[in-house]
Amino acid sequence: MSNGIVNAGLETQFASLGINGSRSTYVPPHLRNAQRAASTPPTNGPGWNDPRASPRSAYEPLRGSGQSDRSRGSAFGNGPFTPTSGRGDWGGRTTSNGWTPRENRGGDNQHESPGLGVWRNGAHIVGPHNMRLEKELFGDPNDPSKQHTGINFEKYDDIPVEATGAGVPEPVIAFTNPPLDSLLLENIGLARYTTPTPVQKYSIPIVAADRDLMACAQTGSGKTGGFLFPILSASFASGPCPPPVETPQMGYARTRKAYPTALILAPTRELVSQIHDEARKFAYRSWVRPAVVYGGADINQQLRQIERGCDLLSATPGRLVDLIERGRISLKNIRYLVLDEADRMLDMGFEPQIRRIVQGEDMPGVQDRQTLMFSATFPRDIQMLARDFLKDYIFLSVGRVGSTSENITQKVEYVEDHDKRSVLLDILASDTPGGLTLVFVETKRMADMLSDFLMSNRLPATSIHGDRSQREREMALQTFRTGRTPILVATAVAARGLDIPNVTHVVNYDLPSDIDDYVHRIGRTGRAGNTGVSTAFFNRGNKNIVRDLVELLREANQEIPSWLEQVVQETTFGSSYRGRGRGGGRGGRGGSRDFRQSSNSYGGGYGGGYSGGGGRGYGGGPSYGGYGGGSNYGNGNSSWW
DNA sequence: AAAAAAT
Repeated sequence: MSNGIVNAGLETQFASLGINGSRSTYVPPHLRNAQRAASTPPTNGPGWNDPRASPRSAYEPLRGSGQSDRSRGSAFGNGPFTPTSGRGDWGGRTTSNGWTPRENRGGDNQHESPGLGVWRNGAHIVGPHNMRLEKELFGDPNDPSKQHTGINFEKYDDIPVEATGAGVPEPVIAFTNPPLDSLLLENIGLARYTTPTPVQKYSIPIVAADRDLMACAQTGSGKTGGFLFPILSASFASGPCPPPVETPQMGYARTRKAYPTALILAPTRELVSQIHDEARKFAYRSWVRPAVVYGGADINQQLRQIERGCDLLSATPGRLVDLIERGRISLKNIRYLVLDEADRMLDMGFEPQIRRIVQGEDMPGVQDRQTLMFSATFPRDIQMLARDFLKDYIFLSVGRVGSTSENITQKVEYVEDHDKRSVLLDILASDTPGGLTLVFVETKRMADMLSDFLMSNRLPATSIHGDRSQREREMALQTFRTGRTPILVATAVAARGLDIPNVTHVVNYDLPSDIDDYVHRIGRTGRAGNTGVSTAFFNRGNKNIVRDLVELLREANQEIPSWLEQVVQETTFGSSYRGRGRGGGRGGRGGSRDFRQSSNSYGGGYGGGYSGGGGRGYGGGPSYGGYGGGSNYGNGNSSWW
């Protein structure tokens, strides 16, 4: 990491992991690239440790005067403000995009400096290219380690999508100028996205039509682009909102408040950090300043970042509430609200904070904003959230990605707990050299124990989990990614969202109890059109997942061991099975259905109306037909195991 | 039951 070349993507992904190689100052991951970029200019730049340093030297084309940003800034600051000129005049210098005219910080964002645009006089002035930043954001086309987010486009087209609701707009089939802004198209091109994924095909026109959206889709379906593209596109066209008058943003104001226009909430640091990375790409050269806040990182650093621009904010709920309490962020200008991995957030107990953010602060009401919710599942609490946060929304159901992808070979082996270690050793011994193996366990303790065990067997392993220090977490990812420790033992912290190229094998040492977790885990391999292998250790402790697992294997055209089928039989009819029938259980995974469609559910108080999905091939919950057979019932005692 | 998340 000391050379500033390695894996920008990964380190930024892993939010909050401190330590900056040889440098003594802590710089959060998402700022490191900026700092690096800013620090590389040859001679005339300010101190290279100054994150605000900016390669502004030569560039002044649109201004005519060769003045520095400093003088420019003061002239443009509080002085010539003409309120009558409308909101167009606000952009580029108000706190609405975080800029504080008075201070005129390093010149890295307030004007059309390289890589940054402005909004002025009601027009979007696109900033000029900044090759260094461009390379940092989009990577080197020749650098395979940067080849981004594995998307196998052909496979994607097979993913079924269903959109329901009143007046569903026609999906788009390509990235084109209407409806997308041309600058955004350029950035999409730079990111080498060629075809919209199914989610994007639908979400782009839906958001463009000012509609709310409830989407059942998983990480990896392209949903980040699904909300970023239309939101940024509209933002590019419409410009910033002026900050509300009742909180005057006078130049002297002690507390500078940020008024983002778009807010994205996600459950984990990794996720918000990753979303922020994407946002930076697609906001390139525009007036929109993306920002990111999350816990575990230096808040002052984040405050400074917010001051430098905060139009599109990616946040974890806790830290955002903190910043709102400190009066540094106001949600008054929010026009777009995105809840990503909503079910996950509820699982993690974020509901009170989310409700506070959305309903208990100064965010515009449902009618006055556009809200997009993404969730892998659509259980009742999410339906409630949708009812409260969305208006007349369009429901999008996207088939599972991980399972549909046949470039992952999924194996299931019956392994008793006490045999797991030795079986793992066998597997690791036969793994392809050069590939990376990700081993998932359920507990942090197990992660430690297992990695210790592997290391004591002279295997190059490390581990990552929530109890390890930030430094350790970063180191683990770093050495894993670079192949120095090609075996990574991980807990759920690494299950979702992490994009690590070249993971050739995912081992579910401990199977998760939730099939969605399983899907996410195996989705760490087989990316970018590569093939991958996943091996799951299954034993009696995993009965709770067996039904979903078998169904998933079937969907993905995988081989299903006959003993596994047998377990399904026995768990289904055996006494241990906990009554899937009533009310549809937890309501299917993957796609789920628009519960408003079931005649008996909507308006009925959500009382058991939601059907588990009625046997839809891809998304909806499986149809548990044949449940009543009963002939096998009672065989439970003669289990094969 | 565990993990993650504001301090």
